[in-house]
Amino acid sequence: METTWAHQLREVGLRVTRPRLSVLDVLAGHPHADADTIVTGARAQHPTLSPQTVYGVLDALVSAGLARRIEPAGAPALFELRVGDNHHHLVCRSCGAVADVDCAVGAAPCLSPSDAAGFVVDEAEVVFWGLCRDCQVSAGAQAPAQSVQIHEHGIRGGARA
Amino acid sequence: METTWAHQLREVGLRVTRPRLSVLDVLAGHPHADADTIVTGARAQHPTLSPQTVYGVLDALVSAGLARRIEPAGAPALFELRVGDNHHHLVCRSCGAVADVDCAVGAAPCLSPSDAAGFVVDEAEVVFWGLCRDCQVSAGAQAPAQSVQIHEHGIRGGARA
DNA sequence: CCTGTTTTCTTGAACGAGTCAAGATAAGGA
DNA sequence: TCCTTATCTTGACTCGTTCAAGAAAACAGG
Repeated sequence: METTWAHQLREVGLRVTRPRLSVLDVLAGHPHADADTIVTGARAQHPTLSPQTVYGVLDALVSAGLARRIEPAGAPALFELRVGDNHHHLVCRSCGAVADVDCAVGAAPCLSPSDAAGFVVDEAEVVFWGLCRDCQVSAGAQAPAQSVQIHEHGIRGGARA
Repeated sequence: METTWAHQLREVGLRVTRPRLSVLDVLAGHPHADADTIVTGARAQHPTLSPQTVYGVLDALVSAGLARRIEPAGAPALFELRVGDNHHHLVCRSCGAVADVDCAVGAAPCLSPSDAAGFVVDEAEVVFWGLCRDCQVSAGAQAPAQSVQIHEHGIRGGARA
């Protein structure tokens, strides 16, 4: 599918280069990859790729609108190719796993604040925090102490249901 | 008001110390302060206070449930004393200003994902992104190019226009 | 197909925010 | 007042990310 990537790059005015194709390829296989995962993955096709180059590529892709950057609190930034459909995310407090959720409300901003305090709002970013299926299992199977800890602090320090 | 702070600290099992009282005091005056602001502010009452101590104090307050940590993408963590009422935030893409929004939906998690993908969700974190009143004014008054840049990319995307 | 211009990549250094660890200090119960 | 333990202090250090300068590669034009 590299032809498609090349097309997409040209459409937004970016040159078609090996690092960019590699990064896009990794991103297609890892829907929510962090920079490090992308570096490692892209090196399969381009062994000399440096982290700085990947950061540059990602910035270019995000600026061009081909990728989106998400930054769950307390974790390194993640990148995804799914853009323009205003979806949201589920994040596991325990392992950091991320899943997409379609926005049930509609186009962005899908929600409106009750009182905008003079702000002009263009996007409502929603992050659902919880435990993924795997971590529910391990929390139940292992020491109860761990599940308590998770509930009390979580990734961000302050899971106040 | 320090009596109240001392009480609250004791109620959650924390010792009453000068650094903690100073930090609480700053937090009361700056509803969304970052660590640096807190260090600077708290030094008015306790000049030798170090950043590490403030981080320690903040961790203790957050763990004890007296404070909450919020981390808007692309900005250092902010701390607030308003806890337990499940409110959300408005963040200005241009200057980073933060305002509180009461949750219109109810107790946490105020929203439910349309498809939880096996996750057990305990909190829906909502961040409304936009422009605060002041930045709307300056964006309108200054070069139109800037307002375009803001709308296209914002704080988080690496404005490369 | 070759050439020139411009983008992009590479390399290496640097930065900010936050964390870790060990010893000194102070809070609060006995 | 004394003792135990929590807390603060000091300093080094990590991680994720950004900055800068020169080398390499893309692609438009001839």
